[in-house]
Amino acid sequence: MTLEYSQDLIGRYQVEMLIGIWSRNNKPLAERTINVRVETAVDFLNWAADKGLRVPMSIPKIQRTYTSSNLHNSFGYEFKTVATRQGKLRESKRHLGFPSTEEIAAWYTRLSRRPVRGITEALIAELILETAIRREEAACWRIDTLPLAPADWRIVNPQAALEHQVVLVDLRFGTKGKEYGRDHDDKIGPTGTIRLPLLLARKLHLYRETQRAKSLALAVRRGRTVVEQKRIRDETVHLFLKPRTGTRYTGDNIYEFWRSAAPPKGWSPHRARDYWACTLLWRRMERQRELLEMALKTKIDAIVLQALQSNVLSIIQLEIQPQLRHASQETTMIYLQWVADQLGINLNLHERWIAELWEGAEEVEP
DNA sequence: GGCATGTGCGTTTGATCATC
DNA sequence: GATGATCAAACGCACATGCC
Repeated sequence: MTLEYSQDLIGRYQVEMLIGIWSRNNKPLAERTINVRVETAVDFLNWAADKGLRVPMSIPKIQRTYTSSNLHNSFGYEFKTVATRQGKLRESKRHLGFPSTEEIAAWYTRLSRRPVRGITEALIAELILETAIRREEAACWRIDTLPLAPADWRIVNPQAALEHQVVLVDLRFGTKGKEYGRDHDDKIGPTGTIRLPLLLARKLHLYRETQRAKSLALAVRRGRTVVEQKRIRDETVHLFLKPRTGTRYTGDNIYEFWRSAAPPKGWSPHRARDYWACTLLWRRMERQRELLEMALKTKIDAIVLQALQSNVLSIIQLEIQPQLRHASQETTMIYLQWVADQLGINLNLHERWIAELWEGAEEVEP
């Protein structure tokens, strides 16, 4: 028997994954997972055909039309047609939702009040919340990621009020992307520069000189000889050390303490990245929101929506993307979606508005 | 509680191609 | 050439489970 694409891979394997037969808990797998698995099966069968172990398998292609964002025309979108594998599932887009500020604050208080570990772990959480760095990047944060001498800190806006000043910090350990080697068990990834609030930089500096020094002393004491003790001291390059053992935090450790302080539903280190982006967007949008509310009271029109969309996109591109570093366009667009959800309106990405504009355009140009 | 392991996604890069 | 789309590949994150 020779496997065939439409009947076996799509008609059987894919259908069974959609029913839930292939999952651990009998629940249907996500479209994303199913597409990846079918493509892996296709790859394998193509490889077998190349080796002469089976006849070549034909993969039917179909044309699909979608609306892509295009900021260079007056509509902000355009229709495009692509050839795609027949049977490929449409992958559902993520919709963001967050716990309330009060729930997050209560979780943070629980975290910080825990004996012994509270100070260090609340600081790691604060770093993630304030800078939107990834879990792994926090774990790999070195003792000198923030230069040891405050005089060497690169402050972008020294004339601004203290609470608004930010320090530029380069990250290269544990960053996502191409790997350039290893260092103390950490991946050396692409270098990226982030903005760290000055007041938080001072907290990190204080931690470095007080609590970290205490934690490190615990680890050093385990060395039996002076030489061994010196080696432990020299090899400990990470900033955040566990207060009970003096060893570094790993990404898994961060996830573990984050979740062990009874977090609100779905609240995770990675979700904190989205939370950072959305709260910044919401603050920057304050004035635009007032204008929109006035517009909504009368009649919502395409020009107001287009201006709003343009503002959101510029905040995403100028402030959010650089801080999140190399986030793809598609990923950052979930923030545009989030704003639309919060305001209860349809922005560019929503079919209804596109359809309305389309109808409007047709009326003008019959 | 801490750690290891496995499953099920989610995110990013780089190659490639089409269009302006 | 710049831009922006797709896809595959690689790898990070979330979460469950089990062991000590």
